Amino acid sequence: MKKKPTIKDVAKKAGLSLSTVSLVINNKTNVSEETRNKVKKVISDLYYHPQRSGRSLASKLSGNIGFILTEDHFSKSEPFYTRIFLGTEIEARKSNYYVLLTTVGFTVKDTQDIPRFLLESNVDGVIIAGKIGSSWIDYIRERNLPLILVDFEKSGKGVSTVLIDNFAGAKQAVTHFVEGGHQKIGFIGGDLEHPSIAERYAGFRHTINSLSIPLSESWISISEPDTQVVNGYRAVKKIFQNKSDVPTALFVANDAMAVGCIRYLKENGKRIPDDVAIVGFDNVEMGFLSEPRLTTVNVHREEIGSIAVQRIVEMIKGKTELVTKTITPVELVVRESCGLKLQNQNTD
Amino acid sequence: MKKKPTIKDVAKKAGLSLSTVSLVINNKTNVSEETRNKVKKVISDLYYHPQRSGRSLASKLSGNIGFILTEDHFSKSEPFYTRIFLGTEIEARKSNYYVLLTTVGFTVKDTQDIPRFLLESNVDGVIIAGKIGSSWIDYIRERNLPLILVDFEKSGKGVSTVLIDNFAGAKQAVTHFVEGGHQKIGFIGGDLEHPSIAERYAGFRHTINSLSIPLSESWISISEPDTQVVNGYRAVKKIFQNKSDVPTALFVANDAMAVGCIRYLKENGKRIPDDVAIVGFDNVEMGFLSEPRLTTVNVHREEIGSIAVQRIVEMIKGKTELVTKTITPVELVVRESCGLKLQNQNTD
DNA sequence: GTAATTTATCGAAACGTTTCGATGAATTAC
DNA sequence: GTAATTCATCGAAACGTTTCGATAAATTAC
Repeated sequence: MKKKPTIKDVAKKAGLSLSTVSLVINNKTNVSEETRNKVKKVISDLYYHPQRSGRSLASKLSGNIGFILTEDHFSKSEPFYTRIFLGTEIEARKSNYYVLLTTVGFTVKDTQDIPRFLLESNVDGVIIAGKIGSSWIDYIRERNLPLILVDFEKSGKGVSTVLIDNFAGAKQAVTHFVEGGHQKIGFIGGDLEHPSIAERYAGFRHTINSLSIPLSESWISISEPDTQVVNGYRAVKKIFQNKSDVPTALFVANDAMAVGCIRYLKENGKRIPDDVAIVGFDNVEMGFLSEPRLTTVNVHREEIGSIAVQRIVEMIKGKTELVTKTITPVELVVRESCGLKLQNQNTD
Repeated sequence: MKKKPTIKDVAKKAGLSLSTVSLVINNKTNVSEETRNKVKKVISDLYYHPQRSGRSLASKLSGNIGFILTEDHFSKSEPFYTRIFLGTEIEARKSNYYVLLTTVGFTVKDTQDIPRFLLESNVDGVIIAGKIGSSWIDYIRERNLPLILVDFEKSGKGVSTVLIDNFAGAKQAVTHFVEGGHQKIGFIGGDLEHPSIAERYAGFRHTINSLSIPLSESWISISEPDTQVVNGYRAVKKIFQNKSDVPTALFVANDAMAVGCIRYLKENGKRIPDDVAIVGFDNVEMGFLSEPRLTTVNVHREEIGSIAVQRIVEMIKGKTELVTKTITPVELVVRESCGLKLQNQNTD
């Protein structure tokens, strides 16, 4: 079993010093073309590749990015954040980083809970996805680590974020309903403490108002504590059970809940979209498999992960001290559950 | 911004040498209880935690495990392997490892394609999930890295594996159909080169034979090249379109294809399970959302990931040189698509 | 043509840890 | 009571890299 060559072997074979070889490896200036080529030749002859551990130690950079998810978000079967993680993975590879994924409780309680990569100084920056307690934000800030929040915002902390254009998504959904002739449009949400859900709700109300559409509070259900399928089921039940004044269209804060709505309504004899039209949000797989297929607002999850990595790398490299806020666009994906395909065909 | 304490600070404060402190940190023997406690006290007073980079360099162990997936498997929306990855993540944390995820093409072509964590010697062992070219297996073997294959097998290579009991799963599914009175049972598969699919097919044939049930080759479709929803749709079409002799029950090699089958059959006026009963395999989310809900064979994906990590850690620690083969159990999950709930109630 | 500047290369120190061999103290063997 | 063994601790080297300051050579400035 041959030993891995080290930078020393390269230096010796090239007849140069360690430092010069290092300069070449790191693409630094002030190396003559001639030496540069000689070194490169030797490197490729020897199949040399610098070892991470030596590098990290000397450069004080681990080459890793931490990705933190709350246990809550992690264990949900719907892989919304998983998808964002995959996006970070792909982007990180381009910039030669690794992504270390871990989950944490909602707030910092004990040293026990602290991700090992933070304790071991094994990441150069951190991405946090989804709703999380601000104690975590503070903890990471104190350690002077670059930080990006994804699909979550904490005002007043001055943290860079990558967000979803929830407001615009809501607006598109409601506008689509209105253009299709709906005048009684309801909203179903859960966990309003999540800024994304809150914004979808805000976008809904704002659009209804600005279009001067009537709105009854009884068409709205926002008291569910979570956004799972079952919450949608329960929420829509509150609106429809034993009620005569019911909406003809529902904008639901996410696809999981929308699927729950569809289930309840179908079980109770409503036809979708004829009796009740539905639009969800997120464009996750289950919406494509539901019957009828769910009209929804698409969120570019991989891209969000990718942008988060780009931002964090910029911060690590010290290129920017700015607090950035990136809002990723969304678009309506018209399928069957909104019953407005014709409408869609008219559009350009 | 205070600097992180190092082992030196601990040694100084405790009035001991670096080496002694190191012994305590690594729980080595030949340290008096008294010193051990003193060191521990200082460590906790200083909030000291050893840094990965120093450790890796000195110990020649990265503390990382590589997780390799083919791009193919990675990009499939159905998160079968993602789930296994999550299992490895959780288990790795317990043993203080990180999991580095990456994807590769089916075979090694260029140095370009080689995962960076291999080039940089940044993993102590590798887990590969799913079907992969044997050039990868060879490549990793040559580097003397512990290797585990998950849901894939390559005979003759002497590689440790963690597998699914596909044969037993198939047997349970078919037996369940037969006990429910079915005599015309078909099989739908795709990508028979994947050992798991091949075994499900083998289990199917074997069980049909051993129970002396008739079998017509026209009830079988195994020529699809992949196992996505659309392949199920196409495969079942071949069996049913313009045919009079059709099966009353279908064992489908995975849930995605099963959902495709359901879609085709429903579109063509068949009632499920009354006209055609269906059992899938994998127990992924989409099966729970289909209508009717899919009866399927449950695979413990997180657990598979967890076992893989345990095995690889044993190998890294040098506790075992054995080539192990772990077969994880499966069990039938009876829902609506097989139409045999009563039958199920009779069972013990 | 000398001084000042830039360029190319190098040597040595530093990063934080583990580990090996040495050393002296304490214990056991008989 | 001496020799052999075990125990507790230590110092120094080693792991593979980057980086800083030094040095000499080459270039530019005037």
